Parts: sequence; C-alpha cells; structure tokens
Amino acid sequence: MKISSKTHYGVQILSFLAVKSEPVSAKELEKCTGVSSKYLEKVLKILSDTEIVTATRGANGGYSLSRKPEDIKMGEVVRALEEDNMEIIDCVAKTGCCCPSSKLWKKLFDGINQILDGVSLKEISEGTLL
Amino acid sequence: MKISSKTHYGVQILSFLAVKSEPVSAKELEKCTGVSSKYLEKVLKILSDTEIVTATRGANGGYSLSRKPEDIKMGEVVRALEEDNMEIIDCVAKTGCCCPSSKLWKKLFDGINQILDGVSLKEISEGTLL
DNA sequence: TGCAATTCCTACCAAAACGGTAGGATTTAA
DNA sequence: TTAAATCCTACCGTTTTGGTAGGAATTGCA
Repeated sequence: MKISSKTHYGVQILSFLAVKSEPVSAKELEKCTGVSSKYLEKVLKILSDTEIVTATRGANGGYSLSRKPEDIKMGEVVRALEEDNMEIIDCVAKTGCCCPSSKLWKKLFDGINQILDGVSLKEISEGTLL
Repeated sequence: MKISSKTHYGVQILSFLAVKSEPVSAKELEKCTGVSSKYLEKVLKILSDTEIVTATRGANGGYSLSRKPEDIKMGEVVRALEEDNMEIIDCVAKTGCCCPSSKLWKKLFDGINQILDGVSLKEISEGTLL
C-alpha cells in the first residue's frame, strides 16, 4: 500500500511537462528533479508506451504531453506506473477458504481509482487541488 | 499499491474469529486458511500488539477478538498489518523541487483510510458489505 | 554528409521487502 | 507434571525496487 518512487517521479515529471510547450529532454528533467536521466528514461518510456507523453527522438527531441493537462487523469498515470500492482487480490484462487474479504478489496481499489480519476494533471501542476 | 498477504491473511483470520466465542489456536486457523501456523503467529502477534485480538497463552489458549466485530474497523486492521507502508511520501524532503503532487498523495491516503474506516469486521464476516 | 543530441534497448546489480521456515523459551490449564 | 499454546529470535530464498551502464537507432542542423 505505498506509492513507488517511479510513480512519484512520474507525476513530478508530468507536472513539469504540463507547463512546457516544447519537448523536454531527460537531461533537463534530471536537472529539475535531481533524479538521474537514465532512470527517468525508464519512467518516461512507460508514460510513452501508455500514450500519456509523446517522445520525439533525435536532436531537439524530448518528451511532451500527448494531451492537454486537463485531459490526463491521475488514475491513468498511476495505473500505468504501478503496472500490475493495482490489481485486486484473487483470494479464492489462493486459498480453498471462501473469502469474505474480496468485496472489501474490490471496494478499496474501486475507491482508489475513483479518487485518482477525479484529479487531472492540470490541478496538480496548477496547485489547485483541494 | 497492493495488499500484502499478511494483511490478506489477517482479515481472513479476523472474520473467522468473529464467529467464535472461545479462543482459537494458530493450529486451528492453519486448518481453515491453509497457511502455516508459524506464519499466522506472526500476523496474530501484530493484531495482538495493536489490541485487535487478545492472545491467551497456555493450554486451551488461543486468539479471540478484543472487541465486538462491529467495533473493529478495517482501517485499524489494515494500518496495523501494513505497518509503516501506509505513510504519505514526503516528496519535499527527497527532492529539492517544490512538489505539487504531495496534495494528491494526501488526498489519496485520506480517501483510502476513509473507505477502510467505513467498513467494520461485522460486515466482512457476515458478507453484508455492498 | 557528418556530427551532436536525443530516445530506445538490453543487460546488469545491490539493497530491501516479502513470504515464509525453524527452534526453542515461556506460560498455563488440567 | 505434562501437553498445549503463545512468544521470541534468528535465518533464508525469491521477488521487487531503484537504480547504473553501454551502446544502438533516430533525427535536426550546419
């Protein structure tokens, strides 16, 4: 039940990209975040594969948002970066016991996704989140 | 962002204890869950330290709920079993960057706790959770 | 055309967390 | 006294986390 640094860096990067119109390179993002560009490349690759950012290769390339900040919901971002760690545990498959807790986990994960889908990158980058 | 097996087993155990009036030993819980009693002892120790269950040592001992199922909220249970993994990341301390995402994580963890605190063990054990 | 800037791909690695196992000390009811 | 139980401490293999490293492929520009 914790946020990985990958996800944490991802959100930081995105809120930086949100205020830029030109592509920003991993090197530049390293300066902003203090995290090595090589590691940020990995994070950015995930965001690129999920079409949250667009990567432009070659000179003057870099990364930019694929959509407007208000159209990028944090649920999408967190699910992408946490990869398969957002799944509900299938307790029935693991133990023979009938599992009265599965509804709880479903309720919890539904709630988490609802919260995250209710926040857009715009609110993060502008600091207007309550 | 995933539930550990420790937490998962913990909830299973508690919903089993919820329907018992006598103390139940770790050995018996092993039969129910299929998980080794030695490992369950660890889980139960945490639940005992946090006064969710009461441990009775010696012959005819075992574990029983410290309170009525309706007075045990799942938030308390999950926070106990996930230990320090329920904390909000302090991003400002880690990076020099001002961190616009901290509000998001706070909102998320507050939401998680609110969901879990809204569910009692009674609802889990009786299967009345929506 | 050539060079520099950039992403992409693959491999590797140390440290921590996870999910247990093991053995025995301690307590207690009968 | 004995058997049943929790409590305590240590250990251990596997997976995940959080990176590092090196180079291949792509591209704008002089």
